[in-house]
Amino acid sequence: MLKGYGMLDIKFIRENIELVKKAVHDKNESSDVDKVIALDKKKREYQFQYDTMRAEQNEVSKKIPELKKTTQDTSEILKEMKQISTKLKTISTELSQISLELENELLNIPNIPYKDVPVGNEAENEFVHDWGKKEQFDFEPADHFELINSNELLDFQRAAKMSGSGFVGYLGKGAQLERALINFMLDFHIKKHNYQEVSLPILVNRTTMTGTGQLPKLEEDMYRVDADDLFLIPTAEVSITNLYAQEILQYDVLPQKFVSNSPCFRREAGSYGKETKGLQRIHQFNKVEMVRFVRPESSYAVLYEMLQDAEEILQALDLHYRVVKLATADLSFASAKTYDLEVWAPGSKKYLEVSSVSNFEDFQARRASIRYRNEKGKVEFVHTLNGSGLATPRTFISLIEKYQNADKTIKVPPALMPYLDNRRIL
RNA sequence: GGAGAGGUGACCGAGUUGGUUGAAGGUGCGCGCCUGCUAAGCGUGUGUGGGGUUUAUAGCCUCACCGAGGGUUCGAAUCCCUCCCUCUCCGCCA
Repeated sequence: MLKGYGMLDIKFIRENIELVKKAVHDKNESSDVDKVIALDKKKREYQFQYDTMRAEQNEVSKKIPELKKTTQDTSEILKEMKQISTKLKTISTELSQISLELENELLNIPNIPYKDVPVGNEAENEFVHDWGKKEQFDFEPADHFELINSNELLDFQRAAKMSGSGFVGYLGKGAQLERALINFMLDFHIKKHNYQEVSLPILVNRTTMTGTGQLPKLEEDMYRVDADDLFLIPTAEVSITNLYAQEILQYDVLPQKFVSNSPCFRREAGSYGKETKGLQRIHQFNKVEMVRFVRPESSYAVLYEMLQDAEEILQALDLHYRVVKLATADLSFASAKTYDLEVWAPGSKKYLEVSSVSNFEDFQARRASIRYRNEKGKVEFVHTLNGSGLATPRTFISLIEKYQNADKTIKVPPALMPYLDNRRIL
């Protein structure tokens, strides 16, 4: 039989059809809730039939060895059993088919937005707060394209030569600055917030991708290695969250907090024309990611805590930013509530999204079957959360634009000096 | 990639001439008893998921699960096939 774990709890869907439909609508998804309900009903009917018949079969089968011992003729009864067996096989086949169908439909039902998430599209995103302010220059600040060129920090052309457009190479001081940034962020989370650093596979299987909710919806956005049916992760969230997949954790194992730097791969299918030039939207980039496994009752407090963990990085770099609470249609498929961090890029004169901090509640835990024993010893799903802390490329943009001098040289932010030989100028 | 060994419950470990074994035994853990503490001892309990019944996440009935998926059979942890994983040796590459 199929495992049949899934997504949203089927019982919950059964009992909250309208709520689930509203979530689908608000999130602008196209999942078929009615079909799920119908399949669920059908499945239970078949299940009942199967169970009943199987019980009969089990019972008779138990008696057969004894009948044989008492030298009775069993051919008649075996003939009957053969019929049951055949019928059972038919039902079983249909049952697994229905189960599979149900599972597939279920996988397409998104998580339900938390109650305080504004309904609507991007326009309804809610300003939460900001920090610092837009800096004033006594010269006209250059944008990052100019700074990158004059300092020879990156090379898009040569990267394209080996991988096509949308890839970037960091050169010399650019590479050093990126590495400094990554190391700084990792150390910060590890030392200041007690995250445990991990370094995990960036090539993962289909089950893993499904566990965190990237599949089946986003297959088009993923790079796949056909020969082995493995996928390049779009974020370290995938590997880290799946660390505990298919496990039941003891009560005191929770909470757990992990941080990891990893390359992230995104095909960005269908987003041509949307800021596709430069560093803003590329197929491969580095990101420091935080993931937490917590008991359900604490997940919203932890969500806010993680948001602050991410904010503190920007504060330490003295970069002005604002926090936005995402509206339903802007939420990811798996998220119940998400805060975005947008950093100010003074040369480009716009805010850039550098972090997303989300609570998935038990959505991913259900898919990946990550459970724990609560205080009473009962098995429950954990809650998972993650947040970027932070994505490198856009942080890089903001950084060089903010720390530029009139002569286009770049100051090293004080926080990064220890990582750059204590230089003042990059 | 080739050869061999193996994948059983929280853990260790039986079971591989198919049948009442969801699974002996042990450890651990829970509860109770006993002993002035500790140690030991005695009793008892201890998987997950689905379905049905139910006011009920109580109880009861039932089904599934012994790496995964198929097959043979009245009946499979036990037989057959495919795949995955672990270990050892060889080869290959670092």
